[in-house]
Amino acid sequence: MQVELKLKAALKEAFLNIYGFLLTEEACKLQLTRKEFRGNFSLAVFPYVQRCKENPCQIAEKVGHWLHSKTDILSSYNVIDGFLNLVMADTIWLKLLNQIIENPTYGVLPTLNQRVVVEFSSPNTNKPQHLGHIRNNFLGSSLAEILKAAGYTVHKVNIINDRGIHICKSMVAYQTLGRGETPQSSGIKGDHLVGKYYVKFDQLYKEQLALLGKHEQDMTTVIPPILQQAQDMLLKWEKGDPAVIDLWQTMNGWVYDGFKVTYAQLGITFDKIYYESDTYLLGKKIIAEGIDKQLFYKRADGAIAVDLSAYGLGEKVLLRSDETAVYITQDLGTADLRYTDYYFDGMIYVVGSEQAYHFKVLFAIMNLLGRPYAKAMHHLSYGMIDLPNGKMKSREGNVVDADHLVAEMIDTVKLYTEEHAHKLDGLTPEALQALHHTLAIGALKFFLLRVAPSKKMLFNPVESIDFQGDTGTFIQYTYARICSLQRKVQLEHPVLLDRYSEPLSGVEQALILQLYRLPMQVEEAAKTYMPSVIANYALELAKIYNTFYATHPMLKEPVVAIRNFRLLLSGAVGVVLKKSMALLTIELPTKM
RNA sequence: AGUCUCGUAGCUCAACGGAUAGAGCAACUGCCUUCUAAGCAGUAGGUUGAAGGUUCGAGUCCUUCCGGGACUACCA
Repeated sequence: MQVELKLKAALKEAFLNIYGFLLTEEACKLQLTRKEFRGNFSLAVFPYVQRCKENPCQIAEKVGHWLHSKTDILSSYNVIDGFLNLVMADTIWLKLLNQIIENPTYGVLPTLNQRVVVEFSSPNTNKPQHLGHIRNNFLGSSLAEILKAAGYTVHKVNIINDRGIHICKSMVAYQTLGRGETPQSSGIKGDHLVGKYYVKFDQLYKEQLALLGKHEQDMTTVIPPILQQAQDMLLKWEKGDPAVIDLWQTMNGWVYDGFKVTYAQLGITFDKIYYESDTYLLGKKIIAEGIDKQLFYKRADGAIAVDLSAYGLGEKVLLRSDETAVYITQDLGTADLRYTDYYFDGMIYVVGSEQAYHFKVLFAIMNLLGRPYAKAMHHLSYGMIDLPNGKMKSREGNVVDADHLVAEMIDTVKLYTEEHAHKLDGLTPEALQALHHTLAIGALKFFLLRVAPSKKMLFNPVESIDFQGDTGTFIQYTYARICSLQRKVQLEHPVLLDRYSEPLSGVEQALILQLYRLPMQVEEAAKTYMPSVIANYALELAKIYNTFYATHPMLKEPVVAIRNFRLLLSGAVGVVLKKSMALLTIELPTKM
């Protein structure tokens, strides 16, 4: 950071001296030099043409000359097409590298004393998790780490949608067709077993609909018996019917056992888990409050609704005419509960883009109710993951299952690792297994986090996920190489950077420059809620390092000072790679 | 119909309003008697969906179209 500040100060002085005016902070915009040109930082001088009354090349040349002759910041400069490219002096880079190395918390921004709650995952208990959920889990986990690094106090929370009509659907189908099947009796993982009945419900429902000669759109008069059963069951559930509650607890128990395995496999943890079955009643209280305040009203058909046309959103039903809760009911209650739990300054919901409208409604209602935290709520919307044959639909069984995908990736890694077994001498079977896991999950995480959240993704199961090129594997590999170097040679004497006098190569400068960018990237990622910023940053760092590695011998370098310097630089890259990937919750192996 | 969102190489993605729009995959060429080839170097591949506008400068900002998707439920 200090490099840029110093440079900017010098630039201001240069303009003041040569042209007699002071650049504002706004106007003094430095950019990183594109790699096809020689330089580290560049200044576009076009904006100053009018005030300087000279052409861009003259300005750039004069400013460059001034900086070069009057300060010790530059080693050289060049002017191309009105761009002033500045090559920083090696002493600056060495000083910078030293600061990075000596700061154990490099990349962590000053604390802000602000609490942020990040809600993510939010699974329904009627089906196992699929690739879409994985994206959500990874986005939420990573965002939490990024916000922590940006200085926030972060609380990761999950809300389990453990009640509602969809749960009743699985339950009804199980009652009808289950014949007492259990995870133990069938050998099917609990969440998958329940999901099986969710699919069966949909099949039954469609059969009955067809029998009635109707389409899904027009079921105003007669509804299929199986759906009626589900609706009746929801009512019984809300009334606390013991048999229904019992079945509900049993089946949800199976799902939780399954989720536990999936979360462990993916490395997902939470600070607190909320259950919709606990919070929907709080939601009902808030609805009563809204009625009291005459913000909500009872429609002629008995449903409770709110008019949000002032927010450009239309009417929204908050409670069914049979007084059972709808989806948004619990979100109202959960929001209040969280505020009393955490007194947060920010509340981020990591939820798919298809629910953008839902969150606009939720935030508008909270605003209407005068909640102080209404403005602090934010929906981190991310795009869906589509398959080549269309949208993922659990009901229709058209999904990439999370457990299955992870297992497949581990198998692929295993095959690959066996081909290169010589690299892994001395690893215990347990360590080898852990390595397979680290590589598989790392590839998956990077694959999903590298893309900007707003983009929808297409996943082709046939092509699967790469382990070569711009991947998490590439970064893990880079790190393993660095660790390998460190195993082979210990730096006997600390490298005294302030006495290092060998000229730095362009690649070495580029590496230090990339290391130097970490804090800005953390800030950017936190501001935009985009882990992809960090992913692309780490990728770029690894790329530069691999070029460096191929062209700068270390163990074979005869000049001790140079060798030590390069090893030191390697170590710094390793540390920053590790830190960056930690922000994406990706582990790096020391061997692979 | 309205609202939101996305549109960049064959495919998957990058690009604080800045230079000749960059990577990876796929294709083709080189480089392992080893600091880890899951790598490096290179070739080829583009009217940034279209047209206007703002600007010294637009893939990026504004307007209008075109195309994909999502949402506009007493589903979640």
